[in-house]
Amino acid sequence: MNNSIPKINLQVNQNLYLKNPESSELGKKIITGSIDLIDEIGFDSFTFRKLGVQIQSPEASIYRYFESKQKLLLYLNSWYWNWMEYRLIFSLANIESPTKRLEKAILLLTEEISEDSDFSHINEVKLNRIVISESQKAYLTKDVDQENKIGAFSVQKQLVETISKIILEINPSYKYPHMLVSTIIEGAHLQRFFAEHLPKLTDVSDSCDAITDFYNELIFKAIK
Amino acid sequence: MNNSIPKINLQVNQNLYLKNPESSELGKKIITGSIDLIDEIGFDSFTFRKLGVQIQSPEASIYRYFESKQKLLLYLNSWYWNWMEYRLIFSLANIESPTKRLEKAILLLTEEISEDSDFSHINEVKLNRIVISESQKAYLTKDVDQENKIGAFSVQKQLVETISKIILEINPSYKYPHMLVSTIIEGAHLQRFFAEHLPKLTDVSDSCDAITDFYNELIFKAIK
Amino acid sequence: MNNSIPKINLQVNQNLYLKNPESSELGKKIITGSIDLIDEIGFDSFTFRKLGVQIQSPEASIYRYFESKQKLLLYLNSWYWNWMEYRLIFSLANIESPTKRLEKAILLLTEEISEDSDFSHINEVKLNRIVISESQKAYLTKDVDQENKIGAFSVQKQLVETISKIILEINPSYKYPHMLVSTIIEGAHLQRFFAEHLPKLTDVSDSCDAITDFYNELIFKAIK
Amino acid sequence: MNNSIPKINLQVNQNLYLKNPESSELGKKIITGSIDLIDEIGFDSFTFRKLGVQIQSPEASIYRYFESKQKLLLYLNSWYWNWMEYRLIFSLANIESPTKRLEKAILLLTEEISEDSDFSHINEVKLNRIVISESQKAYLTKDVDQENKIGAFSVQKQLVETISKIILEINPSYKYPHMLVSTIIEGAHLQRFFAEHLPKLTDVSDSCDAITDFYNELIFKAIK
DNA sequence: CATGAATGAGGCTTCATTCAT
DNA sequence: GATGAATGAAGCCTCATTCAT
Repeated sequence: MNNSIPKINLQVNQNLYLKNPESSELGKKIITGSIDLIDEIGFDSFTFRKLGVQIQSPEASIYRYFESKQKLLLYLNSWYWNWMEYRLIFSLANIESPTKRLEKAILLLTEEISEDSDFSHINEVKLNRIVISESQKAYLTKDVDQENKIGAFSVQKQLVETISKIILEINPSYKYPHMLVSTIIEGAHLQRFFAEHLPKLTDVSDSCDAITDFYNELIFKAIK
Repeated sequence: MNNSIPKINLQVNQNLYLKNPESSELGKKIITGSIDLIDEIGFDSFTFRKLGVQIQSPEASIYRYFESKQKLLLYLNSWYWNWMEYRLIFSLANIESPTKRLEKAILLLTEEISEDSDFSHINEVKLNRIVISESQKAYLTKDVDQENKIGAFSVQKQLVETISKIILEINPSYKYPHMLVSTIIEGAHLQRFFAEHLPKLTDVSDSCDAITDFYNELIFKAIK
Repeated sequence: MNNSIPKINLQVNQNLYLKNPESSELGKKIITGSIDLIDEIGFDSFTFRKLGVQIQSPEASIYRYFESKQKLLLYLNSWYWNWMEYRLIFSLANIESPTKRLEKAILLLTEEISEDSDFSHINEVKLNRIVISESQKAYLTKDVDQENKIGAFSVQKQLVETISKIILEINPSYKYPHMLVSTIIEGAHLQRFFAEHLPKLTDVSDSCDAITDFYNELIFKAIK
Repeated sequence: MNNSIPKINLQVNQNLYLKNPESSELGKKIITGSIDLIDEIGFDSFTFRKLGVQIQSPEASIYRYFESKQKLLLYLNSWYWNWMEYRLIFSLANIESPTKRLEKAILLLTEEISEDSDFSHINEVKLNRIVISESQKAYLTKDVDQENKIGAFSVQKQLVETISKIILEINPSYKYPHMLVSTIIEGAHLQRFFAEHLPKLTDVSDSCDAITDFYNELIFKAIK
């Protein structure tokens, strides 16, 4: 934790938890532990019982914080996109040129994640892997409309909106800014997954910035 | 069923089933029933027991055909992409111009699905909804490498390869043909899901071909 | 509340509570809230946690007043029969004729309940429904002998005794006064339940006093 | 089992079980075991897990037969009243006089139960204790209307109807035959419970037939 | 080959209660 | 005296699978 910066707490939608996990030690252990465990065994075989064993607390205590493992996943997902938005705002501060702003945004969305020391109880690298592999399970579900109603996806929507506006600054007549942005966001994640597991579906070589390069080109040509 | 065309059976990777469901009435009932049921209740709450009730056959019988519900999902996924490839080949027959060919391919990948009477026991509209909502669960899993090894995804790979080659015909120096194609394939599905459930992430209006239009523009500009 | 009558507090057996709920605002909220909640969801799914949510107080606070939900039910049951006895005494005041007294008693035990403004924190109509539906659960239990020992049922016993004595005034040689009275008391409750839910087990028509009429006839013929 | 009488199976309403417990050894063990266990520990603390331990079969197997412990209780209750009706029919065979018939019926409903060797896997004495102590929990519940709809109480209704008709034979103008019969049925059970646990609510002495005597007198006077 | 029956393991959730403040 | 936090134990139920016929 850096002394010169005040402590930051990313505010996650209150409908996603019963008791704010940031508000206690146990809460933070739940977050830390669930990130470790989901990354290790996958969301499908993740259970509150196993998490309880991992963090040495009874299952019942976890239920005081989260209604279900789905809600916990939505929380992690929300935290992640909140964090992205927060980094985006920092990254764009004091930059005038819309083109530069868009470039910065694309970089942020497509680059590989590294740890952020501002949030000591969260391992952003693992969380990124979880968001890549599991977060679709959070909305590709029969409950998506219900979850949407309680605001589970409002952060993503806001992020898409923010970047869409930059695109419209560059080309006010471009017809599909939201589709373009959501295509990048989800696509970049998927390409990282393909690169690791299904390389025939991608063109990623050793040069790690192929994904960023691809999307940069794609977007700027699209909106020209 | 059209009399003038011989009955077609799409060959699905044999590692995905224990006994070919096309080979018996019960097998076909399993396929028909599972498509209906997964579309209705979602893959997560889908079980062989419920399927058994639906098709009036005991669970144990279903295990004769499929090792697990995951394998069944992989089978459906594989069948779907097989069917897409089969339709692509038909659609491209006798067309010379690579540009025309690419246009046709994009249309096929992005348009809305309608029923195909050639395969009477499969409801392609429902299957498409399943592939959109659930198929990512088939590979966003800890077992992906194992599944990949047995060829569970070879059809998709082949389809990506086929279309990538068309792109390279148009622009031999384009660096990211596979990424571009897999971005469309997954993106188009996702955009359809967003259009229905999370409209703020997309720009789909009443004009239903916005998705096709968007990807057409995106791709041709990208490879110019 | 009637000004001319001093405020009355029905004394309930002290073994049924840890701290007298009449002695504090929270205590009264517990009584009011539990009557509302048990009437709404039934005693089986009633828990202190749910009651806590309902009255906006933590579970732990309720445990200050009642050892368990069973004891709380015994308390409500006791309060109810106390209230009946209190009303009986009022109703019989200054009436000489034993026959008239018995008639009055039967009416009281079998008529429909309406609210009593003397006890503002208790809804007697709901409480009556609870006593009808749930109070048997208070003694049809493995712990009945234990509960009996601490006096949980002394009020009912006293009421039965009071009315039995009237019967013996009318016919000193009648052999079964207690059985007769307890048969009415429980029977009248049950008949009201049947009238609403299992009408084939009863003969209640629109004329609401069928139950009173039936028991009046039954008793006076029995003791003639 | 008596050789001269063919084996009898009392048919219980099919909506109360998933798989007929009479149809297999395990099913019969479930019935025998549940009667033993409920009699021993009470219905409230009875669980399928404990029953599983008792009969040395896994919980899951019990769920193949009964949806829930409530349904199992309804089954036992239904079986009991079926058995009563069956015994009533035998007991009334070839008896002409309505008065004699009513006397026989009252005896049957109020006397103490002894074992019936025709049904070897059911201990009628224990089952009677259960019906006395627990069966009210089967209908004094929020689900009573639902359960009534599936016919859970049709046997009791039929029994009440049968005996009501005898009463009307004796006195065709008696207004409350159903109330009278259901008052006896439930009352007799309750009096037996009181006699054992709350003697102040009854007048039962050593002469065990006080209950029968009381109800005999009560009924014949009532319908005179 | 198909099926009816059975089951071990574990999922999710709530309960009743205690403890520290 | 009231409360917020935590928890051990257990409830109910379903799953995926095997076995014997």
